[in-house]
Amino acid sequence: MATIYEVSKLAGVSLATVSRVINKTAPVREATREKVEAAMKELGYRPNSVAQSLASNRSNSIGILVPELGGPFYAELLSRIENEFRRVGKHVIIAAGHSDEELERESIEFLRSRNCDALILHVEAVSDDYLRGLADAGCAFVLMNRLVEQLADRCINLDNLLGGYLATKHLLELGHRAIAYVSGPMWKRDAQERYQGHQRALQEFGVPFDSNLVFEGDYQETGGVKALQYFRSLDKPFTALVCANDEMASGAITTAHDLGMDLPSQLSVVGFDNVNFAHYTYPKLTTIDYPLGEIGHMAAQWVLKNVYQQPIKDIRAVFAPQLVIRDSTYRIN
Amino acid sequence: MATIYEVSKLAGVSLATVSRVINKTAPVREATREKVEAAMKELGYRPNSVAQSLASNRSNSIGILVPELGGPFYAELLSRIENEFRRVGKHVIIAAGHSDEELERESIEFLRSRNCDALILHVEAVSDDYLRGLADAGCAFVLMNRLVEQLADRCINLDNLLGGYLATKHLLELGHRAIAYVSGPMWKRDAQERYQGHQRALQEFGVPFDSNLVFEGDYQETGGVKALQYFRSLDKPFTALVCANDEMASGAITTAHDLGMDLPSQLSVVGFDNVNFAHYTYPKLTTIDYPLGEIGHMAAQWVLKNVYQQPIKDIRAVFAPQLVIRDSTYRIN
DNA sequence: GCCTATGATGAAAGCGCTTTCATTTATAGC
DNA sequence: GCTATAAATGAAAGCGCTTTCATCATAGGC
Repeated sequence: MATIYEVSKLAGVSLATVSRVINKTAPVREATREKVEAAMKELGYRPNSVAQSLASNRSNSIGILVPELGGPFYAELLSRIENEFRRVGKHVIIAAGHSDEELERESIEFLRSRNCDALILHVEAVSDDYLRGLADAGCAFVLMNRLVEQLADRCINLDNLLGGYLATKHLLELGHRAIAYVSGPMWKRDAQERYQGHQRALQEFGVPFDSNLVFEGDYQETGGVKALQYFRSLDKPFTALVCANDEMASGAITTAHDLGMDLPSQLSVVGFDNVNFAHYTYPKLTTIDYPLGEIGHMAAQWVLKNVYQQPIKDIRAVFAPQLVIRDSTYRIN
Repeated sequence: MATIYEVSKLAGVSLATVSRVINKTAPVREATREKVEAAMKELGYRPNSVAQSLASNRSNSIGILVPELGGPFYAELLSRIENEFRRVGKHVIIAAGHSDEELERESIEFLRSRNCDALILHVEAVSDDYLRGLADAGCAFVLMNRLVEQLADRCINLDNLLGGYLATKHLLELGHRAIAYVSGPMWKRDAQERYQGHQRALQEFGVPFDSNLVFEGDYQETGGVKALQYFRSLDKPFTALVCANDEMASGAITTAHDLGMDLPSQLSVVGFDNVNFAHYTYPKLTTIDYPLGEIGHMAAQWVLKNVYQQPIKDIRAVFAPQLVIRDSTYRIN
């Protein structure tokens, strides 16, 4: 691989000039630039990005930390972010935190040791204090799906409460009154918020809240399975089920089929997230769309603006989820 | 951030010695090592990976190129590979080629310009010649799901023909004789091979091949939709459908429902790949498992062995797919 | 035509580390 | 106790680039 030195020699100019035509960091006379470009082409020269990083103290890499790589949930997010940065010649380094405090910490350290210019974090287990400490240490990062006091200017959020509200409200409007709820793990903020939204909708419609009709799930398919089994064992009639995510909704639907229930006539189900398999279920799942793509996009914009000083207009901090009506909900009277 | 120089000063040793304790690249006296380690801890020192890369001509990063980031298909693969490398302190840079020749090329160049130590490629559009040229240029890479002559020692493959064979054989054993086939785009090697497997199974069971019962799909959901519509328009009875991937199978199943068919009693469907949503369909999809995780694992091993000189025993070049029987196939008489 | 403001260019000092080579120190053999 | 050998350590030269600072050329203003 040719080096910048060889290019400068062939073009008959100094290193500095070559660097300038590469980076457009200072004006270079037309004729000179052409000579340099010709030399680069002739040698098949490509700048060594590692050397560039060392000299400029910029790695042009952005670290991304998500809970899981494996699931269907984050693929779109990553895809969107990768695209965004790729277009401007930067690349992403991806790590998975598995919702584990130790692992999330370790991953952040790993990403930092890789000299990432910025981090985009979707963390759940790590404490607010830790994040504030990170910010104080001068680490440039933006948070997705989390709101931390004093760090609000670097949080890109979904209005989970609104989402929970919309899900339950939809069922209420279809005439349902006995609505069971499967929450996520309650130590997760989004699980709490979605649950609050559910309660608010009930309250608004004057439906008394029945704590028996709530089950704390695990955001996994099995959570939905167990929830439905539990509710059925209760011997308490219910006509609808809202699940705090699509995985659990899918588990519930499968179980309902296994129990010989007819969907959606005997049970309406609403999910949350609108993951890619939501329309593979039968009946197709009515759910709350989580605009992950847009959130990823906005996180990328944040980095472009705050770290790479690109002229980005406004950063939107809170996104509103939307109800997506498919076939799993049914009007009763 | 402290530098190695400050550590060496605090510990009262030379840079070289500090470097040695960091990299364990030469023996250091116990007492010296402790002094250095204490100094590192005191300063909160972490080596600058960019400087390490520049000096050692190793970036400790591996480039991965897959067709899509967004779909469900590659998530597991990436997850597995990331894990593998993470454990040994290396990281992955991920890019998407979108099955487009230009884009695949460009992505490879991008990854190369990032000084990746090795590339793991899942490419479809780029030519064999291009890949041979890449190898000649000294680029270290391993290919997944592709077999290129003269590059066989760096190919990790799935026996697609066997997979296609198993899918159709399963239906034949259930008594089906009129079996329709939805292929992938025929310019893709794996699509051809799967199709060949289908034909071989028919032949083995003495079932005459009917070219009307073949439809070239696009590996997308809509391919399955169109295929089923086409076959129904044919006015030719068929009791089973094998789809060259799960997306198309899902499309076909949905369409079958829409047409009021009862599954699996009126139509058996087999997919291919066993992607994560395969058991969300209704009925749950019988399919051919593509051991993507293992293939990713093996690709990582290849890199560890051939690029990082780690003592890996044997690299397996060809993986065998397996039939996963669920509920979408039905025995007839 | 002379001076100054500006535009182009070059020289050279790093960026933080690895690695070779030379040197010093410890170990062992007699 | 002295040399031969091996084990530890240090000095210093890069790795390929960016960036400051100084220098030189050009062009206008009077």
